[in-house]
Amino acid sequence: MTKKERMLSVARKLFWKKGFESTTMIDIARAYGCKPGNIYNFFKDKEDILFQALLEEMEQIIDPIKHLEETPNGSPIDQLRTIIMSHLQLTLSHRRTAKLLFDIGLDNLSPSKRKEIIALRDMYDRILRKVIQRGTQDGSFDKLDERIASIMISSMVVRTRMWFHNKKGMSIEELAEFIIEFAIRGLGGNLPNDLTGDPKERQGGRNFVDP
Amino acid sequence: MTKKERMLSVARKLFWKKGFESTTMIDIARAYGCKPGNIYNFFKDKEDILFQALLEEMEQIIDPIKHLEETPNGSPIDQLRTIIMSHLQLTLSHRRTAKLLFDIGLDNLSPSKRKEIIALRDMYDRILRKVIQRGTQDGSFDKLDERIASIMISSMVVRTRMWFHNKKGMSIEELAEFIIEFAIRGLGGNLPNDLTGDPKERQGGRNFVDP
DNA sequence: ATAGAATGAATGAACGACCATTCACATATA
DNA sequence: TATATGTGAATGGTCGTTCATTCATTCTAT
Repeated sequence: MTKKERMLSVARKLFWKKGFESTTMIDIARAYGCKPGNIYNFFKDKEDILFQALLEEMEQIIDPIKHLEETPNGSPIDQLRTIIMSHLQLTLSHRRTAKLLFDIGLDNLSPSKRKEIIALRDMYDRILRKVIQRGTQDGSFDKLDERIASIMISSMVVRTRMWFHNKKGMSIEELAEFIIEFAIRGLGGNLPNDLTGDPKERQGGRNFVDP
Repeated sequence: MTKKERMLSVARKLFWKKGFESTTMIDIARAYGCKPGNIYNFFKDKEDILFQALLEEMEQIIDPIKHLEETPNGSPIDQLRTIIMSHLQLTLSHRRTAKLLFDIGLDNLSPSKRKEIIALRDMYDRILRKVIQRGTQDGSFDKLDERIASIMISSMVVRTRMWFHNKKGMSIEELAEFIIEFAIRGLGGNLPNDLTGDPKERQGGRNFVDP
């Protein structure tokens, strides 16, 4: 890990915890272990740090699901599961951070850099939308507006960062399972377990937390 | 509308648009039409403005659903519809604002004031949770963790502020309808329209945007 | 192999800009 | 007159950034 990468790492944590504006170069320098001036040997300015942090993290989100855009494997439900699981893991993997990745600091970027980040976010949206589309086409889901539906699902995932602590209670995997089931049903799909039919069976049947 | 209320109103808009840190007293003064010093005739300091703005808006969210905690009317599904509808209307009613109400600026409050705001947010959560609970008890919804489910639903609503523009395309009412249906199905409930039964009927039946 | 040049990493001090807040004073209003 | 509302200037603090300089490491030419 290079010095620049270590700087980026501590800066990113501070951005998520305190926000971009509230994080000072002194904060970053102290967290890294140097004086503020030194940071400028590695980054052009403060905005540059934010940009590279956002870029890095967006790529981490997209990499594991990139293949789902053109060459998917598994059923649409499996694809949806992959997206939610991977995004959730990443969202909750950085401890003690509270701010929202998708939103933070985009205002603080110059228009051209903002475009670059938003393009990645759009790619995420596009992939998710496409997966839902496949599901509506093969009958896994009801026909509905994939644009809105995809936003609903990512909203649930993205926002976990605000409230989730897995110290006690739910694990990340259990939470992921909950969101996946909620999403599948929200999309009008049947869960893999109750393909057998009678809808009355489903009522009162499953219990996510207290089986 | 008193002068103080007008000040609060313009400050709130600026906070939502640019964030608390990035909004300067000069910004507020200019938007209101006075010099920065004058603001201190009405508010103790900048934090005080944020606090009162948050307080006001949280109360607006809670007021229309307060009665649902102890003395609900209508079915759990109707109660859920009321919460989503009212919260969504309020979330999207202030134009050209982008930041999230539930999240913004809480860090910038002193611990005691933060507690006061969070207490209101908890009240919202509690009401929503209770409504879901009633639904799981009377069979409208599947049995599931109401804590998590309520967070999922409010996540979808709160986050609309980030992306929704009703200039073209969907209206607020259509969006509300989508979220309500998505939520009801996510909770394992049947939509009022297809109580009649065969689940295969539902597949490919409804279409929210292109009926 | 070694002197010397180039480069990378870090420091401390200083700058200019901006910001929240205060205060003495002015104007308006009742 | 008394109170509410508004102004302009000043203050102290913080922040991002620059810069001259230092120290250590690496590269290069002899």
